[in-house]
This record gives sequence, structure tokens and C-alpha cells, in this order.
Amino acid sequence: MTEIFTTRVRDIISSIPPGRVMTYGLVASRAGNRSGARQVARILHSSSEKYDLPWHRVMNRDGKISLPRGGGYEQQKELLEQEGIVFGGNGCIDLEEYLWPANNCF
DNA sequence: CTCGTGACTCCCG
DNA sequence: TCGGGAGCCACGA
Repeated sequence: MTEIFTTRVRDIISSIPPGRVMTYGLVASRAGNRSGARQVARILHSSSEKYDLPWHRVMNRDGKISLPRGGGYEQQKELLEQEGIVFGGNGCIDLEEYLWPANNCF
């Protein structure tokens, strides 16, 4: 548990299996900072490509995509659908159904 | 080194 | 019920 926040975030996100998702706050919480949700988003921005992180499996607390339409929203939605995740009419998914219980992993 | 910003979340009015 | 403000920390310039 001596890893730094960034490293843990990367590890956690990379541990999310296909067809599952996690929220920023949850990842941050798992990494040690429940208030680090913003950093998770920033890390994703900075390291998603470098470390090949499944950024599309990370969404906000509402089970919705935080990205605006045309700003990556459609891309994330498509990637998630490819993994079997179904979106509701409001563009939200069932977190109860797809949320990755990473808590058990530890 | 310092400053600014951000794909969030929670609490209070 | 809904909106606004504050908190938090890392990364890039």
C-alpha cells in the first residue's frame, strides 16, 4: 500500500474487466483518496493512451458518461456497448448491473 | 519552482 | 426538488 495515488489509479482502472465499469469517486476511494475523483479524470487524460487504460470504463456517479456529446461521449458509449453494456434512454447505465465490485478484489 | 485547470463528488440553502 | 459552492490533488506549461 505504499504506491502513490497515480500508480494505484492506473492499476485499478487496468483491473476493470470488460463489461464492467467504475466511477471516478470509487476509483479514487480505492486509490486512497475519496476526494481524488478529479485527479482520476486528469490521470485518465494524461495516461490513458500511455498506459492503455480503459478510460471508457470510468464514468460519473450517476452511471452516465461525463463527456459531452461530440466530445468523446459517442466513442465511450460505443466502446461500452461493444462490451455488452446497455444504455438507457437517458444515456445512463445500471450501475447495480455493471459496477465492478473492486472492493472484493482486495 | 509556481500557477492554472480539470471526463468529480458531497453538502447546504 | 434543484442549484451553487467548496474540497481535493496531480499533471502540464
